Amino acid sequence: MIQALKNNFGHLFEDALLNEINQVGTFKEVPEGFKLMEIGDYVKAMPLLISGAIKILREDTDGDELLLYFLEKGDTCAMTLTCCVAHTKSEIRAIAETDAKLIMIPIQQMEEWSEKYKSWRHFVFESYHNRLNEMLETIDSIAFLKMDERLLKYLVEKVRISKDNTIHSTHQDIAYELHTSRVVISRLLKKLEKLGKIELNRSSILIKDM
Amino acid sequence: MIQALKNNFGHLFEDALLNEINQVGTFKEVPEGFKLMEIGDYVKAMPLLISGAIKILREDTDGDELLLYFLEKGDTCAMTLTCCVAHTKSEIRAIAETDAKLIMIPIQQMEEWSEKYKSWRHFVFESYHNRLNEMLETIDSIAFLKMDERLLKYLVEKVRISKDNTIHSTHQDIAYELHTSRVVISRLLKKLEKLGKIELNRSSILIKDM
DNA sequence: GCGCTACAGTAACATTGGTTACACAGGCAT
DNA sequence: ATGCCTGTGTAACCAATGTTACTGTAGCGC
Repeated sequence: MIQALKNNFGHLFEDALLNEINQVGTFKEVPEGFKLMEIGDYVKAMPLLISGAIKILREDTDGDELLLYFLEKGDTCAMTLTCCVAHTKSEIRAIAETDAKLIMIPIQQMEEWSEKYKSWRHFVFESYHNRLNEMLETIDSIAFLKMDERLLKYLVEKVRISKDNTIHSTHQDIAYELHTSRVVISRLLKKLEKLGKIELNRSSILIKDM
Repeated sequence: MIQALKNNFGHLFEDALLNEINQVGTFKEVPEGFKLMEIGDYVKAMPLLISGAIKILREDTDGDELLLYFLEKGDTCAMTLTCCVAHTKSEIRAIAETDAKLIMIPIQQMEEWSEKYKSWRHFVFESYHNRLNEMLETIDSIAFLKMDERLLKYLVEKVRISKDNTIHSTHQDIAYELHTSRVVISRLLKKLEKLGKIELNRSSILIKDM
């Protein structure tokens, strides 16, 4: 685990802190689709993402879903941070988008490290910063873009994370994450296919040229 | 200024920190409508809000606006925080919603205080927490509510902040902040008036019963 | 008073997106 | 093969929202 830590966080944390993380953290490996956190959960540990991707979702009272953003290698979940500090319930759901490896840090250490390590404080602030910016991006998309543009942006992001040029989702999956209906997504995807940007197959979408 | 500090932040900060804030902070009083920050500005100081309210707005590349949330007494601007730490440009615009009093803290102190004062760290984390939650609220509204519900929510929030039961805005003003058109707002307001919830006058809306 | 401008009301229409309904195909279990 | 379930394509329709255009009116400066 110490090697994974050094590779992914060595440029951020000094050795003393890396060692402390190594002491108290636990390694965790989860498969694609694994639910890491549910809305309403109390949070007892903070994740450092070593590899893979995690999608963060919001749900309203009627059960309607919306994708907020993805976490990637080197990220942590700022929502978790706030929950840890304030001892409040999670406002979001976290699902492994791909197989993922992470290190879970019990929240007890955080206060101490914030005092002791400047690099830890910077990491935490930086995380908040990134997360706020992701949220702004999300707001921009919902507020200012039409559905076809949102879909395009979604596909680009998704294919970037998957790291091959195929997206293995059904139209229904996509509709959930963009909070619209399957028919709408099928309609718009067909339009994109006619434009030559993608190729549609059963349960998968090949991205040709974006 | 020290008295205003004690009244508004005395329950959060110990005396030593209050004194430091008093030393380096500068008092600022701004009228309604005053632009405190523009998109693209570099930020050199962090505001503590003593009285009044500040609205935080987002704008897209076409100049379309959207209200994100309001800051009130005791709040600080988390966006400013992140900009201070990361030395990046502001992503948002900040306008005084009412006459407001604030204390501006130069960013140099922040790093030092984060190390020295646990209460300061807590305040900063708490601010991020609050701002992330406000952003989630905003996302919920845009993504899950119809325009009539968003308008209602907007009116309730606005009247709460104004602290009398009248909103002094034109339909066009409201349309900007909700990112829709004047005609749509007029239409929906008329419907609310017919339901007996509000009373419309030139450039002002009386909230009767929500 | 007159003229000007900002604000509001409303109709008619266009567009986007959501809904319903149904046909058809791929793939799996039997 | 047969049947079944899931996923996709498509048409027809509806509701919500955005757009254009025109009206009337309040308030202000002169």
